[in-house]
Amino acid sequence: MEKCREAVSRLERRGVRPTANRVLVLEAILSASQAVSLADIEAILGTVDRSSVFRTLCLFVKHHLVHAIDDGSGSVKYEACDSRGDCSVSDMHTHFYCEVCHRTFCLKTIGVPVVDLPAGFVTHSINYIVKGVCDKCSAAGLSAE
Amino acid sequence: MEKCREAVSRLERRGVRPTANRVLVLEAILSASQAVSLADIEAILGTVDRSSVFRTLCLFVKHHLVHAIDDGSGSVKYEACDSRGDCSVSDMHTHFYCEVCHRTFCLKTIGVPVVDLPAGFVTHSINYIVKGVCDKCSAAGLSAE
DNA sequence: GGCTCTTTGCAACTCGGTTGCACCGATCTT
DNA sequence: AAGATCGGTGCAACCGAGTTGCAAAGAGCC
Repeated sequence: MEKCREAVSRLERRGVRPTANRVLVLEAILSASQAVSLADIEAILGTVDRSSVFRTLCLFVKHHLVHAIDDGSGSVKYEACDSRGDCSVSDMHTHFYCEVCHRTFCLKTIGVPVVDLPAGFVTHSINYIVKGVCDKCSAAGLSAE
Repeated sequence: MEKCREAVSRLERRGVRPTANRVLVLEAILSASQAVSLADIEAILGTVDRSSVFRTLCLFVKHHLVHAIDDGSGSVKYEACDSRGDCSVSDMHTHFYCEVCHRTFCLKTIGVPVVDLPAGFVTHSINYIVKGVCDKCSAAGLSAE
């Protein structure tokens, strides 16, 4: 399988042993069209226990294989990092959370804006989430709640 | 009491009946130096039940007395809106979450940056949280775990 | 005073996330 | 190859923030 090879190579590149579960989880994230939650992955895979997925995701985040985005939906979403790069701020992009269909969109062409902070503040990461109504829902004339 | 009058007048201005609990909750938010969580308010007031505080906060958000900010700490924080204005995007400012001391800072002088979205996307609100190490913690030489 | 509607406190519950523990399978040692 | 070791996995229990149903207490109205 194509994706399998890709997943395995990413894992090895980051020094993470490519166990069956890890390959499955990473494949699921890579082939998802949007950022996925822990519960999403659990549902996609079916066979893998939630705690295993959870620990796998923690490991991935620590090793910069994926980054976590908190879109305020109540569940944290995960998304593959660029295969190169270190998940730095410049690697991140804007996310849009639709309050109608409750989906999170990755606007990959739009980087997160950076502001100047007061002296002494050190930036590690930036969470930039725009909330509102997505194109499809607004075209359908839907509005929040 | 000074603050009591201020709280009552804000409530009335928004058409919310100023019950004892509501005045207490709003006072607590107004006099806090940072954004406060549901649990914070519960602890400050002591006597008021969590569910009452929760419902009060929901009401406040709905009536644009306070806005909610999700700083990714696991608990939503609340902050008084400008007494005028409608809690629009331009009313919002940048927040900084310190990963060491776990405090959320309101950088009131720094507005949230706004990006252009693809056609059809409608913005309601923006969550802009910078995470890292605050001035005091970085001065003390501390770093996140 | 009696009635109605709102507000409140209690308790129970949901849900996402997290942890302790025991089992299993792969790896290492001899 | 047999036994010791270690990382990975699944199960079940737990945690904490948020949320809800319900009945009692209170405020406003006739």
